[in-house]
Amino acid sequence: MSTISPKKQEIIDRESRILELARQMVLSGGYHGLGLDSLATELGVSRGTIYNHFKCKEEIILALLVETMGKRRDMFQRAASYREIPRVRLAAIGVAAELFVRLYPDHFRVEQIVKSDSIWDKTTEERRALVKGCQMQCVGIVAGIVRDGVAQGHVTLPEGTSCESLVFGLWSMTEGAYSIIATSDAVAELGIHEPFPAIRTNIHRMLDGFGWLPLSSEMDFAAAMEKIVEDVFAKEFARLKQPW
Amino acid sequence: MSTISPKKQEIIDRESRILELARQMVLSGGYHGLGLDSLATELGVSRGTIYNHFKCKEEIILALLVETMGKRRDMFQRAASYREIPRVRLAAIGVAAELFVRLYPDHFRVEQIVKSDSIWDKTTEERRALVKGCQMQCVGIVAGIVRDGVAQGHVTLPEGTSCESLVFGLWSMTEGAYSIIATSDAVAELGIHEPFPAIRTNIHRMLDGFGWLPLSSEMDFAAAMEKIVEDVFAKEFARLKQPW
Amino acid sequence: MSTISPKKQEIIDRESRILELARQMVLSGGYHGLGLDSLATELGVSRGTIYNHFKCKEEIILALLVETMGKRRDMFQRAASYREIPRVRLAAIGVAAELFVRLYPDHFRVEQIVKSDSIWDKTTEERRALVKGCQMQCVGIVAGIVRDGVAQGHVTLPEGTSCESLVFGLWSMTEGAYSIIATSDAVAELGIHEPFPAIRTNIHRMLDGFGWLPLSSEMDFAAAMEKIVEDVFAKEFARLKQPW
Amino acid sequence: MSTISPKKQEIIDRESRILELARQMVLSGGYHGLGLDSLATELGVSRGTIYNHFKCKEEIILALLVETMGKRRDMFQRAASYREIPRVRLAAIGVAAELFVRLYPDHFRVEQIVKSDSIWDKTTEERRALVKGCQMQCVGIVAGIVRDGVAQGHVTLPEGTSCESLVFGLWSMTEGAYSIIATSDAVAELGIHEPFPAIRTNIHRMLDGFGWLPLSSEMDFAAAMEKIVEDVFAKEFARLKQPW
DNA sequence: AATGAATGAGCGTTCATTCAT
DNA sequence: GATGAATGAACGCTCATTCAT
Repeated sequence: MSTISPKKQEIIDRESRILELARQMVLSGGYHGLGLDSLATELGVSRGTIYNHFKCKEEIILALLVETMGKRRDMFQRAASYREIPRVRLAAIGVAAELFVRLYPDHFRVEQIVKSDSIWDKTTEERRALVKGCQMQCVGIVAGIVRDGVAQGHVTLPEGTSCESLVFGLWSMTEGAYSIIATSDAVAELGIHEPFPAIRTNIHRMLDGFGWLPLSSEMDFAAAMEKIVEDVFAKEFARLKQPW
Repeated sequence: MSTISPKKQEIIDRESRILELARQMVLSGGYHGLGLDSLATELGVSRGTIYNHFKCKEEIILALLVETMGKRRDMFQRAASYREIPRVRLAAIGVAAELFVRLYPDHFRVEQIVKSDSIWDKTTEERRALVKGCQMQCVGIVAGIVRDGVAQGHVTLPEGTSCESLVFGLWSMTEGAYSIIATSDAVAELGIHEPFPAIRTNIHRMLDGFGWLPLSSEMDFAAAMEKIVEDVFAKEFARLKQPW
Repeated sequence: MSTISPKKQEIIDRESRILELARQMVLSGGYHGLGLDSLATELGVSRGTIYNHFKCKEEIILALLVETMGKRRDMFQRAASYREIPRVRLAAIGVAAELFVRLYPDHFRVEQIVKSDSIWDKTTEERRALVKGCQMQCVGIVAGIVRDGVAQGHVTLPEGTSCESLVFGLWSMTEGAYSIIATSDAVAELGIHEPFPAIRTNIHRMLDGFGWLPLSSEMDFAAAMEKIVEDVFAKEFARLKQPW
Repeated sequence: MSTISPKKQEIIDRESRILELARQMVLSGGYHGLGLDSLATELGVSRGTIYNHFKCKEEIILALLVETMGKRRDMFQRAASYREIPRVRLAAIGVAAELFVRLYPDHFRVEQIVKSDSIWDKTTEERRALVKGCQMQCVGIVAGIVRDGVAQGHVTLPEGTSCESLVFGLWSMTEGAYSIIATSDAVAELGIHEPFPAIRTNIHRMLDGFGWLPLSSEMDFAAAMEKIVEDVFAKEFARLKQPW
């Protein structure tokens, strides 16, 4: 019988604590903000101990990224497995994406910070592949749904427009929107006090623009999305503080 | 007669050269990548000379940002002053935004890097205001066109959707799309080899989704945009290497 | 059983070594002469190691001052506790002061250098208070003895002359004399080859001038001071190379 | 006929202005406080111009010292030429010394700062000789008076005590006292609000202690000194703000 | 496995001095 | 003689990483 000794457990737990704290530090001070010294101090361990878990600073940062992207991929997968017509399943992905940034804003911010900084040179090809793989899974999931939509005749893409092109549009919109929200308070200054409903609307209008059935005018997507929340992300939703 | 001595000229030129080189350094190594020491060395001047131009590292970075944002604002203003119906003027803004990222990809990348890093703490409130002001001008220009569209009855926004909400959508889409392109090669791996036309399509479909007249199906926006390029951005277009 | 490991001991010792060396550097080159870089090099450690002991250059300099002033205060206290008539106790203080500058000439010099340079701006108020406190303790000790002398009727101060005024005189004389000796070789050039006996004489004459009993003519203070040396500062005296 | 052209005059004046300003800078920030850059800026000239007057920073500092010491020597000479009995002439020197520190506190402070810092290494032997010469003249003047006192039988020095020894005592007392006043506010904290009369008293008491005639008890030195002020330093006294 | 002292390359910045104009 | 841009050594300090204990 293999029980985990308390000692072993502590070590495992510490890894999470390291990442948790590291994320806060990156969040508040960027790449600079992550200091191995203060990280160790605040964790109550010695600098050397950190190096038993990660062989260098960049590894920690990479780990943050992997954690974040895995989390999102999991949510995407759950959303994609929702048994409904393609457009609703796409809405489910939208719900997943939104819940992700709203429940884990730190993850999202840190992801952006890390991506913009160039740690990549110092990392191994395989690591990069792992991260990219995660990203591609997310993209692939969405692409699958779009292809379903096309296959089922719910949408007909114009000449020269691929499924991936539409996926790119969805990705752009969410990435851009959440990024703008996270980076500046420009949205509030624009007078948009509830940006998330606005984002949903914009996405749906784009799909409408492609003629994807049923159109927004034909179906109550707001209601549909609330149902998705209930069916798939009840637990996550419960943790959401602000109004949907 | 006041001619500028060669010496003076060299000094003036150097300021550009500093920024130019600094941008490359930030580009390839983030905030870290900009080292005053190597900057000076590669410029062929001494460290002290740099300080005759900028009083600290942050000033240089800020100057990069100001340069970038001013450049874009200028292009937006030129686009906005295009005498056409709102939807075409919106397309003109799209052309401006696209030309900007394509002609000055380094500017765009550095802008993103700088914004995500937290140099802001070390800068004065007024500097931040200046940068934000630039951003708000861009947003304001677009909002003006949207309002024109509404005023002229070319688009009717649904209950609960403001002009700004739509602006936010356009901004999200472009920001996100260019960001994805710049940050990773995911787009190519998605099989999208001409991302820019794809972006244009996605944007137009969104506007179509809002019912903004004339719809894509009713007008050849591709042709309209090429005309915009000719009329407003001929010079810029000439410098564009890749196909439109 | 808790022994101190050799490693730990080395660290503790190093702190003294740092101060020792730092003092020599300040001595020979003033505030400038103390370079963290050369300090580390000459110590045979790295720059970083210095910073494990002192968090900045000023801290080192302050430590020098505290060390010096504490040393003197201790000697003053031992002198003041000598059980004798006030004038002899005053002589004991004189012995302490003289022994201090003669045994630790570097301490004295560095004290002067540091005080004259304006590091004070960069130090905290509390630090300054600590240093001043040390000084005030020394002054207070002397003032106590003077008050004893007055109380016991050994000296009657003229109208308008306070005990403190006399303390000020004693302090001035020693401070000035040692300072002149330390700063230049003017004393030797004046033909004074044994300045210390001269100082003692001058001080005693001043006390005689105030009519403090017993007068120099009535008592052999030279002999009394030798006794003080024996009784209170035997150990220190043994280390004195030059003749008393 | 050789008039001084306005241009030449400006250059001569500037030298004073440089020293004047340099003194203030040293005063408020020690050796560090003197920055050639800000010196030039505040003077309204270029850095290079400073170098037409002084070949390096140390030269400026040395010039400050020479200026100061010359000023004092002049006052000492005037005091020494006072036609009176030795003890009164000695008092005249005291007046000179006191007026000097009180009228030119900046000179005195800077003198101390400069002396404690080690610029000396970087200066030529001849410069040092010049400064030392000035000092020796001052000492010599006082020694002459003491010798007069001995010669005229007003004071009989004990066996083993030279005239110079007494000069050393006078010098110590004044140097120390003014130094303490200038360096800290310890004097005020001691409760001595009029330190200068206290210093005069202490000096006279020392001379009394040596039995120098007439004793303080036999002559009103306060009155004598006021007469000296009138006769020799009337002009200087007029500029003294605080009470004598 | 944990420690934390030691390292040392690297940082941004200052400033006395030089010298072409 | 005056300028001020250019210089570059030197500064105090940080911090990711190593390694003996």
